[in-house]
This record gives sequence, structure tokens and C-alpha cells, in this order.
Amino acid sequence: MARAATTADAFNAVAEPRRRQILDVLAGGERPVNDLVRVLGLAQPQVSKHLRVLREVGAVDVRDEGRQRLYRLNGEALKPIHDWVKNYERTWSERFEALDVVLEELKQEGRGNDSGK
Amino acid sequence: MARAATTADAFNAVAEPRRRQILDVLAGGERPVNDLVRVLGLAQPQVSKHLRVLREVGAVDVRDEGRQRLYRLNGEALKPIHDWVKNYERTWSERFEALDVVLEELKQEGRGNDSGK
DNA sequence: GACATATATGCCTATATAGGAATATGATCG
DNA sequence: CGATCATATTCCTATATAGGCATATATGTC
Repeated sequence: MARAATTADAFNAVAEPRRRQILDVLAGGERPVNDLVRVLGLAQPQVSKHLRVLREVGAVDVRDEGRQRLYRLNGEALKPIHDWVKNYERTWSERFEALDVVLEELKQEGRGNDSGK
Repeated sequence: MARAATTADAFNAVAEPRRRQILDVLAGGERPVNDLVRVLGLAQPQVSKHLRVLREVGAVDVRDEGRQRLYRLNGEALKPIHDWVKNYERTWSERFEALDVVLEELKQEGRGNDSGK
């Protein structure tokens, strides 16, 4: 079996740096395709293709405005990624490390400390 | 050009659900490969391959213990993902939405409201 | 209608999987 | 050493890109 399609879910769609870059630009507001082409320095067809992938996973919405197509960010599609990775923050955040120390101490106390102290 | 290698970065490595699952299990503590095989219900070679990818992006560390190899989570490798996706939380979080409303109001006030009201 | 602008789609190629199956490597034990 | 347990690697195949390039599909303009 090959790798899952880029359109399979947000995780796969966003694995491509250019697509993250597109979302980053769209975070600043609605944009027509050509704006993205200029900002990213990519060929127009490639941008349209990336946008298609992002559309298929729901990360962007489109709206027709004259002969332009305005793309808009739909960040909610990224929530599953945030929800997943959020749980790992504790592994590098000092704040959580400090919390872990406290929890560890509480655990020590709770455990029938028949050894006095 | 083909898609970037799964070992290119954490984003690509973690796009595969099984690999996320492996990390989720390792979040509970160090584990030998066979434990993962049992928990994931995958064939052993596939698990070893997934672990290799995770190792190459630094998401796990290994330690030899007798004839077992104990894998351990290294969540810090996921920080780039967290850092990126964190900025999109505002797009779905009610807390941030509320904040946005406030900011919008402030902006309206600042902008010489010559239209009265 | 001819034409220009804005965007999408189709075709082609090189490349990289993910899983299945078989096998290799390594460590431990009797 | 031979057997066994634990893990890694190799080979095979179907599939899916990402980008380059040409072209199709609107839509607005004169």
C-alpha cells in the first residue's frame, strides 16, 4: 500500500510545507489565487492544486468574486492536529515539568506513607 | 517530484496514523517493540519500520536492555507542529472568538466613527 | 465575437512509500 | 555450539504524489 492520500485528513494535507505556507498567508485574510502565486513564488497551477487539497480537507473555503476566486482560511479543520499534539506539550514545556513535580509529590504523599516523615 | 520523505520532518512522520498511535502508547512510558506489536495489532516488521521513521525525526529514542530494545518518547520533536498549529487555535476557540469581538470593537472605536452612532 | 485575465485540470515523470513475506542480525540460555 | 526469543532489514508491488507544461474553463471588456 502506498502512503495515505494528501486529502485523507488534515495531518496529511499539512505535511507539505507549501500548503502550510498558504494557510499562513490566508490567516491574514481572504485572498485570490494570484496573490498566493505572487507571495509563494510558485507556478499558478501548483498553487491551484495545493488549494484543491486544502479544500478537500476543509482547511479553506472558496467564494467567487467576479473572475477571481477568493480563498478563505477555515482553521477549524486543523483542530484535530492541535488536539493531538497538545497532549505532548508537557514533554517540553517547563510549566508542565513544574506541574509534574508537584503531582509526583502529591502521589508520594497519597501513597500510604507509613515510613513516617 | 514525489512527496517529501516521511523522515523529512515531524509533520510528515506523524501524518501516518499508526505512528501517532505508537507515540500515544509511548507517552505512557518506555516499551519494547513487542509490546507495541501487541497493542497496535500490526505485524512486527511494520512496527519496526514505523519506529525507524520516528527515530529518524527524533520523536523516539532507543535503549538496549538485554535482547529487547526499549523505545521512549521524545515529545520535543513535536514542538514545531505544536508551535505552528497553536496560531490557528483562535479560529475555533470560543475564548479567542470572544477576544476577537473585543478587539474588533476597539478597532471600530479607534477608527474615527464619523458615521455617528 | 475577439481578446485578455483568472483559475482549474490533464498529462507526464521521478520518487517514495506501507504493508506482506522472507530473511538477517543479535542476544540469551542450556 | 545450537536453539530460541526479539528486532531489523530486504525485496516486492500498488499507489500517490509534486512539479513542469500545455490546455481547458470561466468571466469580464471592447
